[in-house]
Amino acid sequence: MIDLCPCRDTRLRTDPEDTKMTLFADIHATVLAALAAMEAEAVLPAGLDTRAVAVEPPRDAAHGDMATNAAMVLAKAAGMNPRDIATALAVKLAQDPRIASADVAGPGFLNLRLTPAAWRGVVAAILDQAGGYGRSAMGQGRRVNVEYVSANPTGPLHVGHTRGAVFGDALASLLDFTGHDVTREYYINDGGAQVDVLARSVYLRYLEAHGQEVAFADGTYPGDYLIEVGQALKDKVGDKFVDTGEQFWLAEVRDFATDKMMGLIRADLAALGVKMDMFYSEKSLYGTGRIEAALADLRGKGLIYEGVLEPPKGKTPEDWEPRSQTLFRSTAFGDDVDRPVMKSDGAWTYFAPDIAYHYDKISRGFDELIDIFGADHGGYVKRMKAAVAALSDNRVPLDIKLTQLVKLKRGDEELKMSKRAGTFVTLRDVVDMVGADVTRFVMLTRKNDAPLDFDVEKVREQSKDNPVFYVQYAHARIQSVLRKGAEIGLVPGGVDDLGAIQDPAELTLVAKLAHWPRLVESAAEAHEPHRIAFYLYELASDFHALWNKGNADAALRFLQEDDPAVTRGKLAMIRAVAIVISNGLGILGVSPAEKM
RNA sequence: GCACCCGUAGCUCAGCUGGAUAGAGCGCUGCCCUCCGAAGGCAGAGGUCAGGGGUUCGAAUCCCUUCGGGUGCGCCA
Repeated sequence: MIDLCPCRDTRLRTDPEDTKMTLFADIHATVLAALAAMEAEAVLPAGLDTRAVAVEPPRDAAHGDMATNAAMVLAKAAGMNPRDIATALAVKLAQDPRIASADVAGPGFLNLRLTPAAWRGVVAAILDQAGGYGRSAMGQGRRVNVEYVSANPTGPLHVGHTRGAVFGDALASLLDFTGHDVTREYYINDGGAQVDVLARSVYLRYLEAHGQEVAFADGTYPGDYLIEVGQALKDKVGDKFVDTGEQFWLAEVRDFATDKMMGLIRADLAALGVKMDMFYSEKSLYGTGRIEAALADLRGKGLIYEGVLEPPKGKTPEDWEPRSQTLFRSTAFGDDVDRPVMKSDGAWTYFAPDIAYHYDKISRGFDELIDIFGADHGGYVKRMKAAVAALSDNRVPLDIKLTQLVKLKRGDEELKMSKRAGTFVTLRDVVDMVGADVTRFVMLTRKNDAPLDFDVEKVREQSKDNPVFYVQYAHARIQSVLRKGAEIGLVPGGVDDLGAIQDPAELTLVAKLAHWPRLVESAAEAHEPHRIAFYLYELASDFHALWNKGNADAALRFLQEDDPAVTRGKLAMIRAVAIVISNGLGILGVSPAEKM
């Protein structure tokens, strides 16, 4: 049961035309060129390692628009005083028409101020690149597999899965946006005992559908969502399983129920706007020699052996007794103990098919693997990384991101129960309460490894307490102004009109837009999509501040009916803001609002 | 006992992979609409970046250690 989505566009994004220069990258290149020239002129010794040279916005805007640490990182290797290097570099850079001033500061920082014309060039570039602004080729078409959700097919997705789903999906989009060839994948845990439990639970509902009284013992799933599955089973097979033993119905009911549950899960994912490229079945690994093949690979490397594990220190389980098991030597890769791949009764542990699954991913030719797990799988990280390192001979990196718990609240009340699922609040409950857009954005307002409080009251407020609203409101305000401008025949202009952008608040906003491409790259590099959400909030904040200044100073309003040229320039600027918000929300899978 | 994650303003959290005087929101105090939507904005007070060592031009960030919180540790997945 492996299916590929045939509709996906898998072409690589390596067209160099896609790699537009951006302001920070541009200035960075300029700095490197100046350093190379200084080497050629023997101001600096030749052959310096310039990889640590950075061009960044200074933390304090009073220091300038950009700062470079070049002098300080090169000083030691060059055997020179950093301030001397900075001074010489400043002379070179000051010749660049985009650089208004270059000042040495502190221990050897070089602070750069750009000309207003350079900032205006950013606006022109954004309007030109539109949806492509911020898109990067840094991934060079590398094939990345992002595995996420991977919930057991035993019931609907709950809030915890929702966070993993949103995080994984946004990360995948971010990697796609930065030039990676991404596959979104779901691992179906349909090979273990939990699907037998599912089958037995559905069987009870099936008997119920035939009018019998049933009791749900411990270790069965009592959730309401199985009622219709029991009914559907009755519709399909009639009464042929009613008076038969488990050996006659277990396999068929299990397959039937698993299919139904995956249908449910796919629908849940669709409600959230998540679309997987591939669903990979654990069961397909059994009885096909694939687990054996993966373990044979490890055995050939001397990493599989028969042994007896020490009992865990501290609190030994009461029924603990030494048993010989088949073990994987994960300690060779930094794990604390070696891990069993086979239970003492000869059955595979969960780890064994997972090894085979990752072996399969490696053999499909991925250059990089990413797994998104819940925080309760933290103990699993080292052994999985060990297995991938061993299977790929250290060729394929595996990054495992853990998503922390979500505490769902309504004001001070904590929401825990869902009648439908019998246990947790479901993904569907959350999406029904606040909508997919809000759910997605809020799930990304924390780092993945930080716990998240999700207040379903607060996120429906239309105020700045609600970050989703705040960002969408900025976009809607811009669209409103653009519509209003169009009504009176004023539309965003081109590069010739951008002289209207002069006020410090306007230049601050434009500078923020210039940061977008490097923000995207650093977020992708770190596998941290939440940075996009925080950036969008800051951008919205800068925009709202400028908007408000228009209340006090009419010259800062975007529509100047008596001055079409200025209006065209200002409209171009705010359209650029809207483009960046739209691109950012697009990565997060949130739709930008046209009106509110 | 061991491993992993975390500890930043009264509260909830960012901090761009080592940069300059540590930021935002909430809360608190005081302001701003004859308004391109105030569904917003401005200003102020508030910090021993848990404590202690180390690495270097430079540490909230990297290393060691102590304390405190969370998660996990064969025969569940």
